Amino acid sequence: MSGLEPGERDAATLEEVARIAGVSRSTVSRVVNNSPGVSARARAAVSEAIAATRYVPNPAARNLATRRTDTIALVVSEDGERVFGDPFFAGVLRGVSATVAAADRQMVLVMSHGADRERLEQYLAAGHVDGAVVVSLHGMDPLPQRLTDAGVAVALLGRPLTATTVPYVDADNLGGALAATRHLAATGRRRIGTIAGPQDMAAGIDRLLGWRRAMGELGHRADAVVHADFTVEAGAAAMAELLAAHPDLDAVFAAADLLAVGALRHLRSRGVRVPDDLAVVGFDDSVLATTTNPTLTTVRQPVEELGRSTAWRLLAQLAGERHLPPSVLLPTELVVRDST
Amino acid sequence: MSGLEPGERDAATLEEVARIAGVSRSTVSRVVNNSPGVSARARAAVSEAIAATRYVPNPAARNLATRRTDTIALVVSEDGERVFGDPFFAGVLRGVSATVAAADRQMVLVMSHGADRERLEQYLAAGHVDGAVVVSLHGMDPLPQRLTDAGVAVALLGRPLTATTVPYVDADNLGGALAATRHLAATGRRRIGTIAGPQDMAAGIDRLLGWRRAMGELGHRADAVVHADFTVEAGAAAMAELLAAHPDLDAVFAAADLLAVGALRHLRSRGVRVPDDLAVVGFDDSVLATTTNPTLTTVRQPVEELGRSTAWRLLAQLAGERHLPPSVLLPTELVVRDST
DNA sequence: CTGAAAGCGCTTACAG
DNA sequence: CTGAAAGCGCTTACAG
Repeated sequence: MSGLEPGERDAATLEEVARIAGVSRSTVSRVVNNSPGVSARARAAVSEAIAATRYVPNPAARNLATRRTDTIALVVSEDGERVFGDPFFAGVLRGVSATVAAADRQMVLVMSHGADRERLEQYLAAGHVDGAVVVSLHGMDPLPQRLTDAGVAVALLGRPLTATTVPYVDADNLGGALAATRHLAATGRRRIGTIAGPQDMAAGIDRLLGWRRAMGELGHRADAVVHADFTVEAGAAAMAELLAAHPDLDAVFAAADLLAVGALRHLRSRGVRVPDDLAVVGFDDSVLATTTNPTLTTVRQPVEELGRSTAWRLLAQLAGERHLPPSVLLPTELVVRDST
Repeated sequence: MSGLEPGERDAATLEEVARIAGVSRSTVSRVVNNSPGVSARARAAVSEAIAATRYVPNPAARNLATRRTDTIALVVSEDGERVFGDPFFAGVLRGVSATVAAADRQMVLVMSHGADRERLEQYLAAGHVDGAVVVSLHGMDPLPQRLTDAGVAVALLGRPLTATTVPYVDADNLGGALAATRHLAATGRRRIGTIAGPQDMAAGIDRLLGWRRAMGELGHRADAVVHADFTVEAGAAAMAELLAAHPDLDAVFAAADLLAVGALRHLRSRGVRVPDDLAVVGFDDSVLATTTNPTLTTVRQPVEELGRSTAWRLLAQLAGERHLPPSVLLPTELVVRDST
């Protein structure tokens, strides 16, 4: 208790700095904002006064005058539970926060779990942030359009399912799935199933499409499909189901490493040898892929780079950059390990 | 592109609402803030105008006038990497965000990873938030005091290592460790070691103290100690080290479930049977505890409740509540499963 | 290069 | 119960 009431600050204002430096508020403001056209003499006096008073600009006042907040939201359309369990989000977070920090802006992470959705929208639309990177959109979520309408710049990480002009950055999910499935065929597998991800997200849809397309090219029947959420448990259950329906399977493409881990767990419990009896490919190349036994052949997606690119796209847009591409697709790459 | 420049909003202001409702700005403000003393007639007219214009108050203007932001920061003194890998943070996050939301405030999550420390402090001190819940403080971190000095209300989740008047909420780590060690002795273990956590955090220190005290009570030598960071890998390495130095060990108290999981992994690789040859107790009762084989005897700490209590403490303080306790200790509880 | 002044959109005594 | 007015702390044409 330093004698301040809650919420009270004894912070210096521009006014005081100006008085101490013996200049006008205008001049102090120019120095603070690195505006040109200030004499070295004035600049020095102001700098000294700023240091002496430990002056920090009041963001509310600045925001009110400029209509800018210099903060960017990372909006995750999941609840904390899932966010904190999935290495994918850790990578995205790293990428976005590094880029935002490098641009000298602040990043705030907000999650929208159903009930708070209303509050979240209000918060963003009210003008707390200049822009938002929105990740993990499900289905026909109207959030991006709503934010855009409210004047908040938006860039999506992951292709949206709605037809929209909101820009997005995504990994080449289809190409990755295609490569994974071709690899299985190339290594002699004849009966290839898939554990597909949720079909309310582009990542789930596109990876299934890639598998389907490869199966078509190969002239194989694409009938061994089971859907699952992106969790280990769902992966194990899906593997069980797949095996029951198609006992002749000799390979599985799982649409996420988490799913592959679940599949491996089930296969071990059933005594199915990997890769001898059945080959498994994952998707993500998360840390999980190298800690499983056997290590996991998987499709690497550049998670951190996805975060960086999306944040960069957003910042460029805020900077008024013209002729930006409406969307960007980052390459994926097959990483062969011991499970195939 | 709806015709708005980046950052531009076509949002209605109080002024416009007032004009449409045929009242003064004062009256609109009173309705928006649920102030008493507004006629039903005026209130209705204003409500209608608000709906028609989709009016949302400008937070910067409101903040400037009131000196309140209605937002609370959850500050995690770790980098994203670790935050997203540890179930502890997921629970804390749930607790804090639920409590903050219930109080009709917004929560922002900010992480401080070394380099950005400066920016973080500026951000918080500049007045973006009314208060901060700070978790996972290491060593003699001056952050809490700095924030307090800057007029930001602070409540710590976890006892700080510095002598400070900043309030905190913690779990009874010492009591939990005591109970765990006594339990091992009560089930006939004679040679009990410990994998201690980092000694720059109260959680690490207090759990080691609890083990030591129990060993003293039992008249056992407290010499089988190895320190480790709160990760699975460190736990495995520590178990190896412990076993090499003390081959006669028949029990281990690990200061975190993550450490216990690592220990179990190493023991299995060495062919040591749990609990037959060696008993293991963890700490946390995270989801991990029930998924290991054997399931883990552990000390439950009320993670989500820690988050709720700390946030509640902070909000109470902001509300000007008097005579609040400087610190709160929540009980821990031994949960016996198959590893002992 | 510098300063006086208007303005950003609210809240809140104060007077009625 | 209601409104006119001052004030929160900045920025930014504008005039000099």
